[in-house]
Amino acid sequence: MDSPRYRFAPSPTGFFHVGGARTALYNWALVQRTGGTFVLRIEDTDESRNSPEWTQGIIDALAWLGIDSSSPRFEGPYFQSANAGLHRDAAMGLFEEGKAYWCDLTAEQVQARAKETGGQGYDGHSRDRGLGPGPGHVLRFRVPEGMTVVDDLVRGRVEFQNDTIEDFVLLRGNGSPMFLLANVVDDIEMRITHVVRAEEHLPNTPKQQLLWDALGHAAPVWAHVPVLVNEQRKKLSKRRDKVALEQYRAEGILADAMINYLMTLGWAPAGDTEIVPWERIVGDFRLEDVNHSPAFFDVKKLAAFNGDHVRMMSPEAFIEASQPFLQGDVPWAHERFDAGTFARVAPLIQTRIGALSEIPAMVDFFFLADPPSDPDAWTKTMSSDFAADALDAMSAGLAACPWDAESVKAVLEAFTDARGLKLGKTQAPVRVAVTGRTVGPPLFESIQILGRDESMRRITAARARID
RNA sequence: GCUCCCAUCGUCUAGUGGCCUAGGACACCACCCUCUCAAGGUGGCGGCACGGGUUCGAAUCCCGUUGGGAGUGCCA
Repeated sequence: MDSPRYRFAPSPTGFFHVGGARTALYNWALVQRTGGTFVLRIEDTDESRNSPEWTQGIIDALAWLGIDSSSPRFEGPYFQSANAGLHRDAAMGLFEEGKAYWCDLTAEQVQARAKETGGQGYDGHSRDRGLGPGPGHVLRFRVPEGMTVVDDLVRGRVEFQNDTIEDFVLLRGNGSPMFLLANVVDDIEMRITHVVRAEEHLPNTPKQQLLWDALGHAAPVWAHVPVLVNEQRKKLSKRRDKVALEQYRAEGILADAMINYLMTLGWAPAGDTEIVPWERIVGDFRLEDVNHSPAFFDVKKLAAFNGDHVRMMSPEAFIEASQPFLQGDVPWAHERFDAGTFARVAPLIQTRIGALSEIPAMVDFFFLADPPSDPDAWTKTMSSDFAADALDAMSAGLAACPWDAESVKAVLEAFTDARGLKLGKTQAPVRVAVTGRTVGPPLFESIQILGRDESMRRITAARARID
């Protein structure tokens, strides 16, 4: 028995859709499990959607998801447009066998006829007119009588009465092949055994199966997985919804988190936790277990998954993953950045991060010449009756204490106790003086890392502003 | 309109006739921990769309209703 051949056949539309990502992942998981092959085919039949950089974008996105185009399990990319000759040959073969026929009606005429008769779609007008090819003539498939049964791995048995399927177009008036034809011919040509794709293709499937039959081949195993929807329960759309994989990547969503989350949409790993490594997914994933109903793509839950994966990283891995967010568009002057400082802070912020893009705002005060200014934070913390005294106490204490977080803390504690206050209160003005913000990494560790001179300078400067 | 698909907490799901007083996760709330914010811990809120069958027994099987969704192109 030959090893299974799965395929992923996106049309290049400029960015990579999260729904496509999930479909690709499903295919990839199956390929890994069964020792099969992942075939990438770019469906560029429509000439308007054809651009080399988009193809590269797809390959990059797949690579990010762990679908490595240099893997021996990976085949492609193939381009549908390159097979146009094959598609036409297949169509002509069908015509010669009487399984397809030419029709001279334009799309408008088809519509007009349907309206007239109260019917819908194409009515088979040219079925027996014996037309030959000609300018503007389209080749239509002669849908046979009877019933078409689609055996679907996730849906089960789905029946279609053939008389509800119109004689669809194979070749356009200009001779170019239509998607349905191209798709089937390519799948046959590439010896595809499993077609795993989104549910929106299910209504097309009987037509494709009919084509497989007519072309003399046994249909592949079908599997239609539910679509991803937005909060309104509508199919995710690039117009309204945030669907570009690249965008999530740019915001600091980890690939592992995205992969893990996407896999739990329509499916769940066994056990009490959904946070699982890819190896577990490969071992457990089965199409038969995939849910039948659409799943809401919940960005909040994605963020939660991301937080979990961020926390699972080793400190080294976290520092490594942070790099892109410390270099590009950052609030500080690049030459002020210090990798050693960041390495010391990293563990302190790792539990405080949702997406990696939140990192700069959490560490900026280390690399800015002066702490960021936030009027609200300032008035809120500096207007208390103990703020000035707290800063004075810190100035005095920090000048002489041993330089470690515990000692720094002891200085503030001494002041706090003497005033009968709480550390939670008194730390606020100090925090704003040093970091510019009311929230952030642990204060005393931050002061230790910032250094005695700079910390005291900031505290003194803040104290001066109060009067 | 027509064809097809679907229906368990707000959301993602577990559940394949008795183990279900329906389990977990996200979100939300409370408490604990605590130098802020997180993280972590503990607890709470909350669901089998409805109506009929079948069965000793239905979230699980069947039928209907209702409600969602997808498709309906000389797009892919």
